[in-house]
Amino acid sequence: MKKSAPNLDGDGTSRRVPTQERAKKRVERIIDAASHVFAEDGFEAATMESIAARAETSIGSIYQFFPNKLSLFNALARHYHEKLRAFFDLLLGGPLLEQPWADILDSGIDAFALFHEQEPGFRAVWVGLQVTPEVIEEGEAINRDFAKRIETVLAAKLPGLPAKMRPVVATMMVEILTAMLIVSARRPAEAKGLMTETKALLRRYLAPYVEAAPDRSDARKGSERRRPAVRSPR
Amino acid sequence: MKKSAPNLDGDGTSRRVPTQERAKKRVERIIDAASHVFAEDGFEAATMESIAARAETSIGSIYQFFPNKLSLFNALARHYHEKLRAFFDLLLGGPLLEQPWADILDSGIDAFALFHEQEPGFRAVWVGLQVTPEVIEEGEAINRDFAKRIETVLAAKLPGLPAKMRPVVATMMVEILTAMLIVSARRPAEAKGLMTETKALLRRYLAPYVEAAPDRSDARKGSERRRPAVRSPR
Amino acid sequence: MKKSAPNLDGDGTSRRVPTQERAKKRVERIIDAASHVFAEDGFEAATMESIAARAETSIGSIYQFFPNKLSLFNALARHYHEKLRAFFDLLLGGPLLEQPWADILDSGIDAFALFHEQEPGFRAVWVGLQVTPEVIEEGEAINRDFAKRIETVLAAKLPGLPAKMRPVVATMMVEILTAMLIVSARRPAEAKGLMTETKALLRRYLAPYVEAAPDRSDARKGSERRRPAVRSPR
Amino acid sequence: MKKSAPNLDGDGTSRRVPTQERAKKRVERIIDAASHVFAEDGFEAATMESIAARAETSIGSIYQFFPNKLSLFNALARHYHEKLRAFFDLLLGGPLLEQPWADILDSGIDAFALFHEQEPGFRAVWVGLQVTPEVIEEGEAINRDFAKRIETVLAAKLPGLPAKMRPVVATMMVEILTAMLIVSARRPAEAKGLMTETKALLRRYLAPYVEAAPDRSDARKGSERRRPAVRSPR
DNA sequence: TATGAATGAGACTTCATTCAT
DNA sequence: GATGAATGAAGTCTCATTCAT
Repeated sequence: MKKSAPNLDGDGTSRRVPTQERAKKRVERIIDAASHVFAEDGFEAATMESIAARAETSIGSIYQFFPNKLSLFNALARHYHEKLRAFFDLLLGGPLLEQPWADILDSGIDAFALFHEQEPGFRAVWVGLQVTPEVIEEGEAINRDFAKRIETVLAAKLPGLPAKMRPVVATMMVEILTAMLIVSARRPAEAKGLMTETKALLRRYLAPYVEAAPDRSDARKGSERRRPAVRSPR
Repeated sequence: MKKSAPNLDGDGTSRRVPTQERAKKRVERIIDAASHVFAEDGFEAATMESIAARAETSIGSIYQFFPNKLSLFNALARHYHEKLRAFFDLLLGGPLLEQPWADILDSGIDAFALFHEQEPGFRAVWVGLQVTPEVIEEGEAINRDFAKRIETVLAAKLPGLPAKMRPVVATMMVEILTAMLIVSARRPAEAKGLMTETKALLRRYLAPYVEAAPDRSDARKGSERRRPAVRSPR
Repeated sequence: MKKSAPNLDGDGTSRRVPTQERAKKRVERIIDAASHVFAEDGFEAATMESIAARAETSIGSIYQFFPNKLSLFNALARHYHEKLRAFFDLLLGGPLLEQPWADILDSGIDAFALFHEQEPGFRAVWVGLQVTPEVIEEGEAINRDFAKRIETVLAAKLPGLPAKMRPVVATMMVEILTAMLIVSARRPAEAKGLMTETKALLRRYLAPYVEAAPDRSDARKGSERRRPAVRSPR
Repeated sequence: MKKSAPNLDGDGTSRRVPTQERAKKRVERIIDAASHVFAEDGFEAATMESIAARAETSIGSIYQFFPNKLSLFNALARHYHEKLRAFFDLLLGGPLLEQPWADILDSGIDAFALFHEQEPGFRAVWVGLQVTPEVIEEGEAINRDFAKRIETVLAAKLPGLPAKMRPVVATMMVEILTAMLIVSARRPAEAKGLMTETKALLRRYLAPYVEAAPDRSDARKGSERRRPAVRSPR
C-alpha cells in the first residue's frame, strides 16, 4: 500500500480508505491511551512515551497526528466534548423528559456518574482545566455546552425559574455535580453517600422554581431573597 | 525586633538568634512566593527557580529549608492548614454563633471567599490535592479539619440534622463551597452571581434541618427520601 | 554490513536491524569515551557531558542505553571483564603454556602491560574499585576471574605450589602486577625499569614452587618459614 | 590585631597564646575529621560540610585555615608525610637496625600495617593520588621520602644491592607493600594471609642482594637476568 | 575570629520533539 | 506512513565557597 509500491490499481480512492481506516483506529487508540495516562498522572507528569506505549504505537505516530502534547490533550478534551454531547443526546432523546423533574434530576445524575466512571480521562480533562491554563479554551467550551443542555431541561421542567437565571443555575449544577464526582473518585468509600446527598442538595436547590411565579419576578440577583416559606431560621 | 530574648548570656550561644530571625523571614518569603507560583502554574509546572526568583533568593536557600519540591508544597499545605485554623478561630470565636444560622452561613461564606481571594496559594494546594497524589496526606488533613469545624456549627445551630449525618453534610459544604470559589476565580465576571447562588443553594440544602425532628428519624441513608413538603414535583 | 539477516520477511519487523547496528556502534563509542574520561578524571569527577562530548553524541543518547552514571561505569567494568577474558583466552590458548614457567611469566606480564597501555579505561575501573564501593561487585568479579586464570597456570606449571595456596599466590600476582602497572602509568620515565623489576620479583616469588615438594607439605600458612634451601643463594 | 575586642589586657602576647593554641587544636580536629571522611568517601564524594560536622566546627572555620577543598586534602597529605617521617624515625631510631635484614623487613611490614590500620586517612591520600591528579605533587613527595628511608636501610643491610638499583628496589617495596595493605583493607578476611605472603615475597625479592657481590656488578638494568642459582625453571 | 546562612555554578537526569531509516 | 533512536533544553538538586553577623 501507500506510495512505496507503484500504482498498479485503477481505483486509487478505494485503496486509500483502508489506510484512513487504520489511521482513524490509531488515533482512537492514542486518544484512549492518553485518556488513561492523563487521568492517572495529570497533564504535566504524563509522558508522551507512556501514552505511546499504552497505545501500542510509536512516539512518532503520535506526532503524526498531534503536533504536541497540549494538542493531544485538547483533542482529548474535544473527544469528551463529543462524547458528552452524544451522552446528552441519548439521555434527553428518550422518554426521560416526560418524567417529573426530580426523577430527571436523579436519573441524570446517575447517568453522569456512570459516564464519569467509565471515562477516567474525562476527569483528567476537567482537572487539567483548573491547572493548565492553556487548556481552558476547550475545557470552557465543554462546560458551556454542558450547561446549555441543562438550561434546556430547566426551561422545560422548571417554569418557576426566570430565564435570566437559567445560566447561573445550570452552571451551579454542572460545577457542583462535577466537583462531587471528583471528590467521590478520591474517596470511594464515601462515594455512594455523597451522591445521594448531592441529589438531595440539587433537588432542594431547584425546588423553589418548580411552579411558575404568578406575578412579579421576585428574584433578581440572588435567586432567593427573604423567602419565609423556605428559610424560617429558628 | 530580635525580640526572642535579650542578650543576657555571655556564652556565645545566643548569637544565633538574629540569624533565626532572618531565616524565619526568608522562609516566609519562600512560602509566599511558592504560594503564588504554585497557584499560577500548578505543582508540576512550577519551577524551583521561578519560586526562588519570586522570593528574591537563590535556589540554594530554598533547599536549605526544604529538601525538595514536594516538601515545599507540603509546607505550603501545612501553612494554609494553620491559617485556616486561625481563620476559623477568629470567625467562630466572636459573636457570630449567636446569629441565626442563615446569617452564620452567609457570613462564613463571605469570610471564606475573602480568605480565598487573599490567599491565592490556598487554591493551589486544594487543586494540587486532586492532581498530585503524594500531597493528599496533608491536603486531606486540611479537608477533614475544615469539615470538623463546620460540624461543630451544624451541631450547635441545626438540631434537626441527625448527628450521624453531620460528616456528610459538612463534607458537602466544604467541597461545594471550595469548588464554587475555584470556579469563581476562573470566571471573575460571574463570581459575584455564583457566590450569591452558592449561598442560596446551601441555605436550601440545610433548611430542612433547622428544627429538631419531633419523632422518628426519618432520614436514613440519604438525607431525604420522598419528602413531599419540599419536593412537590407537580 | 547489515549482516544480521537478509531481508526475507515482509512483515516489517526486520526494519529495526540497521538501527540495532547503529545502536551497537554508538554504544561502543560511548563505552570508549567513558573509558577515557573515567580514566582521566575518576568516577566522581567525570561528567556525563564530557563523556557525551567525547563520544560525539548527546547526553540523551547515553541515557538511552545506560540509566545512570554508575550503570555506565559498571558497563565499562563488564566490558573490560570480557576483554580480559578474551585476552587470556588468546594468551593461554596458544603454545605459550608449553614454555618454561619463567618465560610464561615474562610474556604474560608483557602482554598484560600492553593490555593496560591500550586500554586506559581498564585502569580507571580498577582504581574506581578502590574508591567507589558501589562498583566493587563487578570489579571484584574481574579480580577473581583474573586470579582464577592465573591459578590454572600455576597448577600446570608450578607443581611445588600446594593447591591450597594457589588462591593467595594468584591474588598476590594480580594485585602486584596491577599496582605496578598503575605506578608505571603515573611515572612513564621509570616504567620500563619497574616492569623489569616486577618480572624479577615475581620470578623470585614463585621460584620455590617450581619443583614438586618431595615429602611433607612443609608450608602451611606462610608459603615460607625459614627455608634455607631457597634463601641465602650461593 | 584581633581588633574585635578592645584591648583591655596588658600582656597582649599571653592572650594570643591560648588563641593560637585553640587554633592549632581546631586545625588538628579538622585534619582528623578530614582523614576519616576522605577515607570513607574519597576525595570527590567527601563534602566540606560532613568534614566540618565531624570536626564539630563550622564550615567557615575550615575555610579560615584552608582556602579550598584541595588544599585541605594536601594538608592531610602533608600531615601524613610528617607522621610517616616520625614513624620511620621511631622505627629506625631504635635497635631494629641491628637485627638481621629479614627481621627488619618483617618488623617494618608489621609496623607499617599497624600505621595503615590506625590512620585510615593515609589510605585515602594514597588512593587520592591515583585519582586526583592535582594531588600528585604532595603525594609523590611522600612516596619519594618513603622510598628514601627504605634506601637507607637497603644500603645498610643489603650490601649485595648495587647503589644504582636502590631507588627502583625501594620503589618496588613501597608500592607493593602499600598496594597489598590497600587490598587487605578491602578484604579483611584474607588480610592476614596476604600480609604473610607479602613478607615472603619481599624476602625472596631481596634475598639475592644479601651478600656483597664479589666481583663485577652482574645486574645492570634488571636486577636479575638469567641467574641459574635462583631460577632453574622446570 | 567563628559561625552557618546564602549563593549559584554545575551535575545528573528527564522528556518533548525531530528526523533518518 | 511508521518507527524509535537522537537531540538538547530545562528542571531538580548538591555543594564548594563567600560573607554578613
